[in-house]
This record gives sequence, structure tokens and C-alpha cells, in this order.
Amino acid sequence: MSPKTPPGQTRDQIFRFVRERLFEGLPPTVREVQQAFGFKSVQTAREHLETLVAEGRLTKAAGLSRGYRLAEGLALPAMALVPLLGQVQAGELTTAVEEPEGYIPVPSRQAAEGMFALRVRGRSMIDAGILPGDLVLVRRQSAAEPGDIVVALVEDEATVKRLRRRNGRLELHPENPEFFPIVPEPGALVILGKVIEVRRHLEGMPVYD
Amino acid sequence: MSPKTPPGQTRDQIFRFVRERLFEGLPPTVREVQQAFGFKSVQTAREHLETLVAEGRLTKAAGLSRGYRLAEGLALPAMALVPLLGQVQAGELTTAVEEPEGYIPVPSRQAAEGMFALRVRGRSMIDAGILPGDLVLVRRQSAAEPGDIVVALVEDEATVKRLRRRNGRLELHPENPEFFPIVPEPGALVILGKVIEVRRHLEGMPVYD
DNA sequence: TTGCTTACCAGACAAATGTGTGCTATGCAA
DNA sequence: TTGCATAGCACACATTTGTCTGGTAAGCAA
Repeated sequence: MSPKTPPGQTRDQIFRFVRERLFEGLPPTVREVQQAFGFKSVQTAREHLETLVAEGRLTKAAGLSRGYRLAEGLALPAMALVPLLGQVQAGELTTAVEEPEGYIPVPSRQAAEGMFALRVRGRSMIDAGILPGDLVLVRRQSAAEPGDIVVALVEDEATVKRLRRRNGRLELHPENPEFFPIVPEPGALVILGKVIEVRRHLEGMPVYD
Repeated sequence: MSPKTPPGQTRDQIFRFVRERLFEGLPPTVREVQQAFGFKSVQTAREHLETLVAEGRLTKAAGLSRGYRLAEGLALPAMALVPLLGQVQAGELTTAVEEPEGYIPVPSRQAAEGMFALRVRGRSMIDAGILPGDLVLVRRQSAAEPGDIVVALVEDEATVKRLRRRNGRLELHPENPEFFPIVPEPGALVILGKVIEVRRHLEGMPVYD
């Protein structure tokens, strides 16, 4: 008999194994789990799987081959592609087509709704750790809180700045002492969205389109 | 016998059915195809499936249940999860499991091979735009080029620094004037991998585990 | 006609796979 | 000790599932 492992440890690995296989598109059979973990009996694998079902981490379709699935809530993050906009044109950006340069994958279909991506061009945000060439993922919204990093429309160009409130009005502040804050006329500030993620690829990044 | 349909028409619909099922995560069995299309014989479904394989639209793993897959090139862009390692222990990090804190989704299965992720803890790389709390995605490799940002092992702790060559030896340089370079004994430098991506989530990020 | 192809059916067999019963061994707590 | 839980094993059985052999019927071209 194989040595006994600490309680739950093997089961965690089995859970990840099943999830991995689901990612690849083909759920494992009980015997595939058995072989993957070197169990000498099918039943050992089966008991672990059934325990995972009882724990609510897996679900199963009884009788079906390869019937184990991830439980609700643990579902695989389905990938979605967010458009990488190049030139952000005048107006509202809401006009359907802005000639995306490509598409950025995000791990949640839901989160991708109403998102777009931009490539940062200036050095005005380097103290916030946002460098030229970085990608910012932006959720579209026309308002934001002071302190948020936002994408705003300044003279028909999209710019990334931190939103600040000063003297009762909203301003766009760079995070680089070499740059000056932008003080829009009251009511003239057009916010395109809020930056919710920053990505920097130091090595070749696959482009989707 | 059911009425005979025009050549290829039923087969196209079977292809779409299989693709749909693959997208949902559970490839169909031959008999499930049979029932979905109301065939009175298993063999009818089987012949269509085998024809799709012969046409190069599907592939199959013979003998396996639910063994039909989409052919190369027709596959969906698949995501993979990269382990987010918390404490990087001594030694080589190559020991199988290091108690991942979670898993980070990356958009390519292939790229995920041999990768891991770390959460940055210090402020030593802020001038490179790497802030505390940022995630770095690392490809495992034991050597790197000067100029690369690497993860190296310093006194049993993983640290992110830029690799530099000075006076003929490799050093680990921070990107923050408040910190000093680390000068390992020649030959004592343990490189765990190269940083290939930096991510910062400014808003709640889903954690997978 | 003949011959060929495609679409479909019937029934059987064998391999893959899910499931059940009974067992050993270890650790822990009452 | 007893009792209980977890980890694992052996073996059998039934269902699911892939596979095979042989058939019918319709359309089309030589």
C-alpha cells in the first residue's frame, strides 16, 4: 500500500488536476485520476472525487463518463478579448468602431463588458508606476472618485491621469513633478473611464485580432 | 428510415454540435450525437463523425470516451493558470508544489508552461515601475542576460532585481536610489527566472485557487 | 442496365468507465 | 483499550461507450 498522505492534501491536488483537465477540454475519467496519482485501486480515486462532490467543490453527472465538473462559482474563467484602441478620436469614444490595434485577453467574460485598453504614451504617470508603452485596462464610466486613475479626454486626446479634487473642482494630476496638473473648465471634464489594471510586457506579447 | 438529407448538410450541423459541446466543456459521446439528431442507429452518428475526422475538421483519440476534439487551428484560445507562489523556499523552487497562494490566468497555455507568479513586496524597483503589491509573471530559467529583470534567490528569499554586469561579474541592482546593489559571490548567484510581465490591479481582482 | 456514392439502419461485441462491497492500516480522541 | 475518521487497496459487476459487420434505400453517371 502506498504511504498515507496528510488529510486533504492529495484531494486538493486531485481538484486541481480535474480543473486542469477541464481547461484542456476533456474531463478525466475516474481511472485517469487513478493513474495520474498512482493509486493502485480505482476506488481510491473515486472516493476522493466523491468527497470533493460532497464538499461542494465538484459536481457530477451520475452514470456519465467523464461526468465530474467544477461546482458553481468555481467555474473556469472564460476568456474574453478587450479591444486595444490606438488613436482615441474626438467626441465620445462610444462610437462603435475606433479601429482597434488588437485585442487584450482578460480572464473574465463579465469583467470584459464595457472595457477597453490603451497603450500609454507619455511619462506623466511614472511615479504611479505607469510607464510609456504600458497597457492600461479601462472600464468605461463617465464619472470617478478623487484618487482614481482615469482616462480623460483633453483636447481630443485620451490621457491617463489621477483625478483630484482641489478648491471644489476636479483636476487631472500627473504623477511626475515635471508635468503640470490639468485644470479643466468646470463641467468641461470628459471622463472616459477608470483604469482598473496596468500591464507591462517585458517580453514579446502575443497579439490577438 | 428517416428521410435522407442533402449531402453534407447534416454533417455541418453535427460539427457545430460538437463544437458547441466542446465549448461547454464536455465533448459528446457518439450516442449523444445520435440522440441529438434523432438517428435510429449509433452507426449513423459514428459515420458522420469519422467523416468529419477524415475531412480534417475534427480529431479523435481512438478508444477514449468523448474523444472527438476540434482540429488544429479551429481550437478556442485556451487560458491557463499560473501558480502565485507566496513564500519561496530555499533550494531550487523546482520542488513540485510550494503551496501556491492562488493562480493567475494567462491567455496562452503554451506560455504558461514553466511560469510562476510572485507578489512584489519591497519598494526597491519603483523606478522600473514595479510597485509593492504588483504581480510579476516569471518564466523559469537559471540564466539571464544583463539588463533583464530577474527573480533571484538571496538568503532563501526571492527578490526581484535587474541583472547587471559590472567588473566582469553579475550583480543584482535595485531601481531605487535608496537601495544598494547586491553583489553575490561569483558563482553563488541563483537565478530563478526572468520577469516577463508586470500586472497591477487597481481594483478588486479575482483570485483562483 | 451496372456501378458507385451518400445517407441511414439493425444488431452485436468489446473496451472503457462508473459503481458497489468488503478489506487493511494509520492517526486521534474519548 | 474502544471507537471513529481518513487514506488506501482488491475485486467484482453493470452501464456506458466505442467499434464492427452487414444491411436498405436513394441519387447519379457511365
